[in-house]
Amino acid sequence: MASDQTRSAILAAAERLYADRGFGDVTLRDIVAEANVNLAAVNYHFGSKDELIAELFVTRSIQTNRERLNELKAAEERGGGRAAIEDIMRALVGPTLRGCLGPDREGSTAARFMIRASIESVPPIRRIKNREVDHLRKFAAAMRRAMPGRSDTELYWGLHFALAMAHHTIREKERLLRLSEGKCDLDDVAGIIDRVVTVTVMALTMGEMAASKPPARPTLVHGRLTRQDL
Amino acid sequence: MASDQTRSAILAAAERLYADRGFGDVTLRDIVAEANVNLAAVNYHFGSKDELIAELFVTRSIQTNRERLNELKAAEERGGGRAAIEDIMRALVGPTLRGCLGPDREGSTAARFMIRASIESVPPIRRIKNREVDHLRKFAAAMRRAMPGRSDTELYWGLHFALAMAHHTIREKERLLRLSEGKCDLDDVAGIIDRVVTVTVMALTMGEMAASKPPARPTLVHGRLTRQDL
DNA sequence: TTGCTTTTCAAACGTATGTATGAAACTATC
DNA sequence: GATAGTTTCATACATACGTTTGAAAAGCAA
Repeated sequence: MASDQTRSAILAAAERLYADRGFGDVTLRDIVAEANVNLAAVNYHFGSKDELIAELFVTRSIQTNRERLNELKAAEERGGGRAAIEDIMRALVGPTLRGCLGPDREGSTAARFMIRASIESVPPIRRIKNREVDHLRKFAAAMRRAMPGRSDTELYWGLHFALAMAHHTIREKERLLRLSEGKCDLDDVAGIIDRVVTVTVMALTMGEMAASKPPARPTLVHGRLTRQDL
Repeated sequence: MASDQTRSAILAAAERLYADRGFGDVTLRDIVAEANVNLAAVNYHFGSKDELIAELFVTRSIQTNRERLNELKAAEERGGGRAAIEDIMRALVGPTLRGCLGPDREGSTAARFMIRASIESVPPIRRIKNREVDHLRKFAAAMRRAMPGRSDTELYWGLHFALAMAHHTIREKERLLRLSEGKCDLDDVAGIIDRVVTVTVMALTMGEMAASKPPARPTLVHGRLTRQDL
């Protein structure tokens, strides 16, 4: 059918333009011009502008989530049902970082689009992101199996910090590059993944380490952090 | 002069509305209605809508940066010119986290405004954020003095990860709360600061470990697209 | 072909928005 | 209290935007 061609052309053009110029600067007229289709085609095929954006983001999110779960499953099979915590965290942050960072990814429209989505956070995308919690619960469950001793609170903070480091690196890679005057190599994706995973695993195993050697200012009691006055 | 009253009323109303409803949903007409001033007053006093937003953000940013530097200076004086790395990181993330988190801050318009600015990232604000690098360099310098053995690369990654955890916690506090089903106490600001500082110092202390020896091998798994996720 | 559905198209619609205008009201200095 | 400068106000402007419309074209089954 020719209708699929139009649909695909709109999707491709929209993703390219949004990736290059951001959501705020791209209008439907820009998109249909790039796709060489009629203006009304967007509303005919997608219903509205927001639904077009949502479809773009959902498609890419599903791909990432799929990769994450595949890596997690592979790690669990390797470990006979219980994956090592390092591999779990690697499965969590690896696909996103590999997808959005690295020198070969400069030309990838999908990657640049996802970076934009991470930075600008437009309403239709925010709505979809809110559903991501269910997906993350699978990783929380895997972490619980890998570290039975840790409390849920600690696991969630670890998961949260892992995503924080990964996403913030993607969001602010330009700034980090400028701040470090190029010393932080953002093309070394594997190194960055190792870095994030190592820090996260350390944070997760922190309780035990602190029991033997508590740090100076923030003190750990019963595996929990307690406040220290300024 | 009465003109200062109008100016202040606009600023207050704008900050309140932006904090509550976000930049995308608030028009100049909403603001002047809230402030009980004429529509033209915004352009008369600020030049344009973007300059109004910029002034709001600059004001709040300066406050945060001043608090950071004050804490840093206090820590350096305590240590006789060289602050402990824990205190440096605490000075970096403390003011932001205290400003944007905590139960008593629910009513703080300024805090909610800064959270919005962190999430939505509108053009005039992005422009200002790019200048933040100079401010961060002062913290990089303090870190270098506190940890002479560490390479600049490691220091920048530590600084970057500290900001990542702090900002991501502010940005995604709703999601973390939902994911952890309330187990992560986001009202315990001091505890969160301790957590971020501890993890960051650990990351900085481990240093060469992460750079030289990765903990596990990366496994590439490619996924196919289905609707079952998300 | 005929008749029906799906898709494309040019044009228009409605409106929300930031900004500009010019006169009126106000303020301060002499 | 007259004059010059500042601030306020109602109103208009321009126009960019997503969406809708209704007809034409294309596809398709009989």
